[in-house]
Amino acid sequence: MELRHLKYFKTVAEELHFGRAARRLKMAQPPLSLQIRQLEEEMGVLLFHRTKRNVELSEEGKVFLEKVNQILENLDEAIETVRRLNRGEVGEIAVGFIATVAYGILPTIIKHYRHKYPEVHVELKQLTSAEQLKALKEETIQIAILSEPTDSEEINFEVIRKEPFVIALPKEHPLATETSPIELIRLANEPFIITGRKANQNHYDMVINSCYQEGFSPIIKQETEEMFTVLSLVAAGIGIALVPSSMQLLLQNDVVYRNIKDCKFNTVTAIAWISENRSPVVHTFIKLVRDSVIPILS
Amino acid sequence: MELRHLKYFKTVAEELHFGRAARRLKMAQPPLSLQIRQLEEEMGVLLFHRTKRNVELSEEGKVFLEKVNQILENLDEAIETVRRLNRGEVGEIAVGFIATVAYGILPTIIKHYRHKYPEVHVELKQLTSAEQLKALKEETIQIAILSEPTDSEEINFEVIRKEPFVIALPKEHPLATETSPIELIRLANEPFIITGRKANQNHYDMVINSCYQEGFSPIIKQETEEMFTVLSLVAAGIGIALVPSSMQLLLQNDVVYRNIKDCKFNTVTAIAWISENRSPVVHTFIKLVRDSVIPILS
DNA sequence: CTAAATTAATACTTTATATATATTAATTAT
DNA sequence: ATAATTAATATATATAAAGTATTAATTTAG
Repeated sequence: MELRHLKYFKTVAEELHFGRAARRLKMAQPPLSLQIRQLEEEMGVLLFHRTKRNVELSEEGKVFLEKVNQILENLDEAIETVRRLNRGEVGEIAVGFIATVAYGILPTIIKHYRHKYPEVHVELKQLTSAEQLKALKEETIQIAILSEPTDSEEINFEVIRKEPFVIALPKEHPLATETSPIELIRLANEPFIITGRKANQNHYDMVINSCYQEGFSPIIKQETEEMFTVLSLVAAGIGIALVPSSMQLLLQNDVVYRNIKDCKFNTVTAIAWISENRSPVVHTFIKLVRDSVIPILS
Repeated sequence: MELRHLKYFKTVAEELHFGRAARRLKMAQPPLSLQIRQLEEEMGVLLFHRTKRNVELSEEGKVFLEKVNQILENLDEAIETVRRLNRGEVGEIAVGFIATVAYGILPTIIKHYRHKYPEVHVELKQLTSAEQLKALKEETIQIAILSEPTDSEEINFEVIRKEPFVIALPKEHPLATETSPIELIRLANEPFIITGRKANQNHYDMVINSCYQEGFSPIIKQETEEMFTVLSLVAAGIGIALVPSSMQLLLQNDVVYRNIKDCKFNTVTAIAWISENRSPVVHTFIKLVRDSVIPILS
């Protein structure tokens, strides 16, 4: 028995006429008659009562028709499901992200993705860059959005944004009134607030390095876990900070942001995934970030 | 796509090895590889990740495997159901019967049938013979158990029992003491109780005829609807009656039954069905009545 | 480190069978 | 009575499934 037999049976059962059924199936009548007979022989059951002039379904045929309809429907559904799975239209994806993207880039990405792939369940996990690399390998996340692209065989990186540092100053700070970019050296005696090296190694090292290159070592007044906390402390007048440009949108009432003259360091945001991951959901996600989100952001 | 493809896919997915799968399918490996590739091409989806040395299911393949298993199972079930339907092992049947068979032959038949075909739903309808013939034509019953076999093109009859009349007498009746068969003529002056011609035409006519052949016209004291009522009235001493032999088992405390000398008339019980009815349930029922019930009863 | 074994894929041949054509027997409608 | 329509039959053709032999790549064992 083959699907062909079932499809032929369905058509004949619907038409109750071998000639018409054959026409609908775009084949000749004799092979159709033969195939139906084969089906009946294999099942050991007469599915049609035929006279020389008339064809009707037997009781068995009626029951079989119902079941066959169900089966053919299920099969079509199964194929469609698999195809959608293959196109990355259904499924699940877990996305890790660092705290700093939670205010700007991440909501944009997720909004776009949800709109285009409403049937994929997205799970979001806020993690540090290091935790994300671990999570990728353990497959608890499939996509990482982080700030520490490192060379690796098993993990692919793609930079999705580069942004310069800006200086965050308390509203009342003397430098707050200046409008032109400020040389970094002028912060040599200022108290720095910064996220701890453990929480954001890349950022920490870049801040230290950029100061070092300008000829001074920054006075670290306070370390925090979250970038947002850094800004809160700046707002409270505890000190100043170097933060990624995209942070400018936050706490604008209490914090003044100033560009750095000849800023050589950029905060890099990258998307990462396991190289050998062939999941369509993952790749449509990456593609969406690449094709539509980056142009919008830059 | 054909069922073959699904079955091959299932086997390869289970074995994760083309060679073993081919062996299990009793075919060579190359055609199997080809068929799987065809399936993948038609679906537009890679179901397996193959290396030169290893085969594993893709995510899509895993999902498809589940669905395919379900579909193949459903198909097997459908075929089995149809076959059982064809063997008369499942389904429904409505059986009409006359009141007189309700005490002896009918319970026996139904008990046997239920035992052999527990999955057929049997509906029982007590009807007169005439009503049953009508019901057969209207297809509200498929089997009739009645007492009036008539010649008919569209309805088949098969006699399942012939039983002589016996005389039913009140316990105190003078004839009750006789042990040898009694001549019918001796009832010439007795008051007869009988089921009305409308309720049981065949029986009524036979009683009248048998008396007529012995040279007298019976005195009809009382007509009833049911044969059982006849016996009740006999028990009450209202009169005597001629009843089918199988009635002897009823009211034995109050009614005495005596054989008739040279009894020429028999109550005939027959099973009837629409000639063109090809339903297996109906024919297995008839076969069961013919093959097993009749020997037990006679 | 080489040789044997095992894997899936490829090229080609054989076989099976699905389909098509032509025709027939039976039935119905005009 | 005749034409039209039905499903079935006989036969031929075309498709494609399965088989055979071989290969390339990889792993395992000596």
